[in-house]
Amino acid sequence: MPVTLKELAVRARVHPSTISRVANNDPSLRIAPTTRQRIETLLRETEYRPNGVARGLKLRQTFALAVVIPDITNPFFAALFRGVEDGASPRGYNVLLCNTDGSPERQRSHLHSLHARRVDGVILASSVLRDPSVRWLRHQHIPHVLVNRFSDDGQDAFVGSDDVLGGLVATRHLVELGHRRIGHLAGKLTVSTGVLRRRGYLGAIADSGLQADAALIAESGYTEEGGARAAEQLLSMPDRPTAIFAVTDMTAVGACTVARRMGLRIPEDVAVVGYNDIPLASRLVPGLTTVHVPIHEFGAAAARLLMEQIETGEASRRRVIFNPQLVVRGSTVGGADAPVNRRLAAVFATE
Amino acid sequence: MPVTLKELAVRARVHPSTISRVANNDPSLRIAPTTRQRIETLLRETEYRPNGVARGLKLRQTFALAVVIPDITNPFFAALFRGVEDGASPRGYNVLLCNTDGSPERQRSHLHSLHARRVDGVILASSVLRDPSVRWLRHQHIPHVLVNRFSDDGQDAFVGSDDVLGGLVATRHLVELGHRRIGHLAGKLTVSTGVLRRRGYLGAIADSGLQADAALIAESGYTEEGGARAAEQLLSMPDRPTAIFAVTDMTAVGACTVARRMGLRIPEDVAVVGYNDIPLASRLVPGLTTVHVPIHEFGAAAARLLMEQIETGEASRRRVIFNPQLVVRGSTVGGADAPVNRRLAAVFATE
DNA sequence: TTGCGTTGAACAAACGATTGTTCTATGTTA
DNA sequence: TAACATAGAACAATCGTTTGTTCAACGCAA
Repeated sequence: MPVTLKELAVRARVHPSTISRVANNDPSLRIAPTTRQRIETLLRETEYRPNGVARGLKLRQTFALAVVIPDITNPFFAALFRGVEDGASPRGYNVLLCNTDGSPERQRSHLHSLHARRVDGVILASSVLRDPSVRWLRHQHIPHVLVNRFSDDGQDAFVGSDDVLGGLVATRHLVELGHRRIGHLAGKLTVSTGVLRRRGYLGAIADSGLQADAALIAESGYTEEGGARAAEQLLSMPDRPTAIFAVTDMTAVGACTVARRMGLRIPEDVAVVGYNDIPLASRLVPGLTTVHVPIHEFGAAAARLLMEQIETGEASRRRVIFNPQLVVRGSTVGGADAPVNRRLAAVFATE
Repeated sequence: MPVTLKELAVRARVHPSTISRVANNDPSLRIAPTTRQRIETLLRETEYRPNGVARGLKLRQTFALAVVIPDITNPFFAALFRGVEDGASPRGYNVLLCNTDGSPERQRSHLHSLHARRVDGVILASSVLRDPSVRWLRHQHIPHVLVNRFSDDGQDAFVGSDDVLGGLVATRHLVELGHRRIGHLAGKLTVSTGVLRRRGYLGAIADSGLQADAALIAESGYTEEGGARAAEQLLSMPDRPTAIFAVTDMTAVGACTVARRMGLRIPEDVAVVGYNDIPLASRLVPGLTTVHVPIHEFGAAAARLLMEQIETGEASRRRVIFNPQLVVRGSTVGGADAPVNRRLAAVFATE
């Protein structure tokens, strides 16, 4: 067992509190230089580290954060997590990871468990609109930041991209390429990204004087399988779309697989645009045209907002919205991969 | 703030210990049925949850595990983490995640921090042979399981695949396809997978009566960039190899990119085999022939071994070794993707 | 009435730290 | 020499549980 204050106190013939004061460099009390020396070498020799659990009990702070996401094997969330850890770790926080697989019940259960553990705060990337879990977080005064998807617009700290704009530029790109029947693999209407990206899609359709057609919108959810299913539905129509905007890259991947299986060429027979620009997107053949968002920055910004709340002790409703940027690749423009849109380096945040 | 035992004790006009006994269903002491009823409804009404930090201090158990890996954005480690969580979460454990980026110093620092936090155990997938951090874990009597890579053969609980066999079947596959100059993108000699997969490669070369050639082995490390660098070196040789066995899928991906950039066709000009069968492998074009290992099972098995140590209170040196299985895809056999090797369903564990 | 066995619950000591308060030697000043 | 600062360190309460021990009250037998 690691050495405790009490044991060190015996060895140094002082009171435990004195050791604690030296270890923490407590300025509120003077320690004789000689005593300080003696204790400091003892601390070094024994490699004393305060017991974090005891410390957490007394200080009411655990220096633990939690990230709650649908699934870490989705590259989007992996990159997001790295952002969080890279932001929080240098400030002394450790990070717990919980996967919900999109189940509200698992999400609820994880949050309760994290609360019992007294994590200092939670970053939640799996919320739905009007999410009871999010309300519970608010009610319990647990510092939290929503990422990517929000709940009860404006009630919580939030990091995400401008999803309406993203849906707009993605769809407009397809319009500009001359497509007239553009399908949408849509997210759920219970999820903010689903609603907003769809709104962007519809906006671009309307802007360009095209006729909106409800049959061109197929709900896919956010998984590869869902994308495949929904794409199959769209591409089986007699007057099938010549282009598809998918609510995420993973659903776009599912769509590409199905298209290929149906003997359709990408982009000649059907063009595809995704959303998020996960690492996989640039490695597909052809490369996936997509809406780039700075995923790692999402995580880092969320960590910042969260630590800010923890340190000030009060909930915030600050929002960090990043500008999405279209990245054009081979899945929409013919031949080999088109040059990557260099403007993506200009991504910036509005706070 | 959440309700505490003491507050409940006041409300129920009993001693805190009585509440605790009811909440924990303590069999060592009788409670009058009427009192029990009264307390139980109070517990339900107030949704009392014991403070995990205080509990951890008293019980000396935190029900927290940690996973320490190089990088969660590597799909291999993401799948591994899911295995761990899926194994540990139903048993009431939460899981912390630490990324080291392969830096021994970051690994050391994370382990110290986790120890101070009194996690119940650590799953480490980033160890090198003769790893000071691993020795430290042993010395501190911190329950731990090594995954994928081991350190100081046989000293720790371990979950992995038979790396020599994996290297052997991968290379033999290339031999059987008629290749005579087979290159190897090798892992470091300081890492067990590097040593063993290389040994398998050399064994297959020797078995088939080919001449081993040190110039055909290029150290790549485990990253995509490293694979690209090493592959470029091999493929620039005057008598370049016609096939390459890469120590991991990610290095194989790097190799493919370079080969394509050099104008070489896969598999006609150069065949490529990877290792691990990450999800990406089957999505590449052409599909990547690789050595399948059950990554999710790695995680679940590691969680099992770890919780076993925690519950019995003693370190174990048990080893769980899974049989690797070759999966043949388009990166080694011509034309379209070959049918997936169905034997991979027969993967099993030897303990 | 005394004594004893039971029952049901209170008591109290941890677990390992942090931190406001108190105490005891010194040293200084009048 | 008495009074009093001051430095330096001990004391003690607290965070919220858990759990071995003690205690009070009651019923019952002698």
